[in-house]
Amino acid sequence: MTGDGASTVARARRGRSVEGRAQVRRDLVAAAVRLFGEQGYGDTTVDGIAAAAGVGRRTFFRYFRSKEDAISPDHGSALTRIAEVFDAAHPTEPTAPLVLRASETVLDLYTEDPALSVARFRLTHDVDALRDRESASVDHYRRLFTRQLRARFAGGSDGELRAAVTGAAVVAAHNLALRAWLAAGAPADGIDACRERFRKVADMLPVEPIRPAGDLHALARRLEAVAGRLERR
Amino acid sequence: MTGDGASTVARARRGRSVEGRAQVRRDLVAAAVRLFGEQGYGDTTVDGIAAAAGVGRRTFFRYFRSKEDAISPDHGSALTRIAEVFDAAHPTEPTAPLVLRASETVLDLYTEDPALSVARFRLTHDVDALRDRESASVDHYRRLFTRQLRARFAGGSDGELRAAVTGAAVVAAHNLALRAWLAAGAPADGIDACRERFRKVADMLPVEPIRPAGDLHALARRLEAVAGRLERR
DNA sequence: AACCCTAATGGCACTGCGTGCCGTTGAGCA
DNA sequence: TGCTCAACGGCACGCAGTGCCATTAGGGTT
Repeated sequence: MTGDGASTVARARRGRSVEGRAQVRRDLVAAAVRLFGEQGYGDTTVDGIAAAAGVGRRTFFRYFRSKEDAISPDHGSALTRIAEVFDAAHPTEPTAPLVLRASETVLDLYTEDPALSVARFRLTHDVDALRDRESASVDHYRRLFTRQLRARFAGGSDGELRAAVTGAAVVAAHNLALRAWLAAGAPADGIDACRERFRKVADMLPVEPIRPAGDLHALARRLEAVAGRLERR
Repeated sequence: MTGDGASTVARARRGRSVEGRAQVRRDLVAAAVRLFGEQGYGDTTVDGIAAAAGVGRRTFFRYFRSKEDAISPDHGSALTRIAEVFDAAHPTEPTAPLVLRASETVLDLYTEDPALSVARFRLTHDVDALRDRESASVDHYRRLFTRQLRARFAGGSDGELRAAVTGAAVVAAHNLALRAWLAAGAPADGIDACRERFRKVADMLPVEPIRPAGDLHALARRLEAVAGRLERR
């Protein structure tokens, strides 16, 4: 009595149906989110998720590589899309708007299903294993951004360092905005605010072509001193 | 015939011996590093590690929470020490040298046993599971730094954002220096170079107390414009 | 010296994740 | 109607991690 009705449904969508696969996937995600919320992550088994979705345990692992994957966004395809954004850009295009476009690709991933994103956010906030997994995913984004920036900063002084710092900073800032939006329940009228913050971060990127000095803060301090002398006149 | 001689040794160091515990721990780490290198991470079992160390499987899990932990540095105590550095600092102490001191605490963790650190670095570079775990650990540092910076930036404009960006940037920069040192085989004469890079990053931190504007890049651009006008006179 | 107390250990059994294998089933096609 | 192939379910296996408990050895006590 694991789910006669459900398994009948499952049987009805056999074959090479793309919609069938997508539907099974959605069912599994829905079941996972519901059970994680009801019984906690640790006390929910893959067997339980599969049964709740009216699917065999083995089938679960044909859709998700692990139990944690069942509630993770599809970072894999997001990374691919971001890489395409970078690769499609003209080498001379300014970095700031390019980074902005790449970032909004990530935002799209979450706006597709805000309610699901919020549920995931709550879970990744509470469960250690999921938080660590999220950290790993974020780091993949950081590496991708850093790699792209490194190519663009190459040749300038401290190119490696600037790429590492800028990539990490951009990803961290975007996560801050994204998490604030999700913590607020992902309101529809908050998307623009989130996008606005993204833009703000992009605006903070050092303008290129890179100035000879390279050290922006040193430049700022030098100019600040000049301004101070000016004011005192 | 799992290890008669070794188990005799193990038996000889029973009781409440602190040195005994430390020795068992070192043996387990050594066995893990060796086996991971010889047979790969995936093909090495906890049973194998325990047997190689002349210890029961159950004992392994009394020293390490998981298989991955066997080759992870003790990030837990490092985080504690860093938090102590921050907490012990006077509130008015400039942030840059404080961050530098906190960073060097991390460096100490790796300089204690350079050879082991290099072996770990190679493994975390190759094995996906270990790399993800490393990402999670690094993120713990990032969160700690960000939390401390947030307290110091509180009140200023965009304090949250500046803390998030600065924390992520500092950690990323330090990791870049640290990984470069480890990739070179952790030469003794490279420690100072690594420490020098740490200092360079600390110097790049915005000076405090925080200026009213808060947005450093905007400030830099504004001052740059002023400087441009000055030059044209 | 006999004794107890406690820390450390090792074995055992159990749950659950993840995987390989294989027989079955149903949709699409000739 | 029969063939093909993708998806599915079940089964068994290895292994990680945990709870439980008996055993052992060292330190302190009387």
